[in-house]
Amino acid sequence: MQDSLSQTFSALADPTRRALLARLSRGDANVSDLAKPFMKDMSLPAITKHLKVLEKAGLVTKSKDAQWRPCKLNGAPLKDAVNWMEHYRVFWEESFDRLEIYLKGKKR
Amino acid sequence: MQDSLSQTFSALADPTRRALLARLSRGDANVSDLAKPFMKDMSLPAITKHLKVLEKAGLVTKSKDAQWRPCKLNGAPLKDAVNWMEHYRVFWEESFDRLEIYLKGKKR
DNA sequence: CTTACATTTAACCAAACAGTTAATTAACTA
DNA sequence: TAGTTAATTAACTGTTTGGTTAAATGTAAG
Repeated sequence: MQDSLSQTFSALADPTRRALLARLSRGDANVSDLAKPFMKDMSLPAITKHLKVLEKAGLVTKSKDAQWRPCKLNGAPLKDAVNWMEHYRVFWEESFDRLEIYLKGKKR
Repeated sequence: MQDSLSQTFSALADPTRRALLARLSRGDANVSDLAKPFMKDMSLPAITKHLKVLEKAGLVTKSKDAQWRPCKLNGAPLKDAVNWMEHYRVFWEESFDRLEIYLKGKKR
């Protein structure tokens, strides 16, 4: 079993799964709706598996409506991931020189 | 070959690699310095491999100083990752009710 | 009760991943 | 030149990942 940050990042490390999240960000959808744009490229069970990864990471929740399984995006795990990354903001946001100054300031 | 966002996320999806980045955020270090805290748990070649993953993702750059390989953190790829996640901020930041309202507003 | 639809599970496979130990390369030092 | 240190490469292994096809499950509709 992985720590939850690792689970979140590895769930995001796949373009199909990111596309599923993007789709869900525009509204809830059941499995076959989610699968539709990918059916040229992969089978339905493949999508089921990707959704399971997203569910285990807590990024998607499924409910029941007759034979359908409406899926919902849950952003909470992304908050932790972004919080982790924010510690590194200085390493991309500041210019090189300002970064140098910042680091030298920290050492004192 | 993967897209760069997938590469970034999968590089981050490992606690050892995140710890290496955390160490580098406190200053440059060569390979054996970086490895030291992990030597109880894994071998030096394992660290070399983790560093290679981070290098391929563009998160770390190595230079040469005699037999040492000083490593430096490069935050740039994190910027793209955070930018991607920012699209989902509304899904963790707003309360459930406000999120509902927001989504209903978008549909019109 | 049978059929159709939505989804999942099972069984399998190839490729990638994360580690190992042993050997190798490269540079400094005595 | 011989020995030491830093790091990488090679070869191997077990596990995980991402996909497949075929079968099974569960629900609704005739």
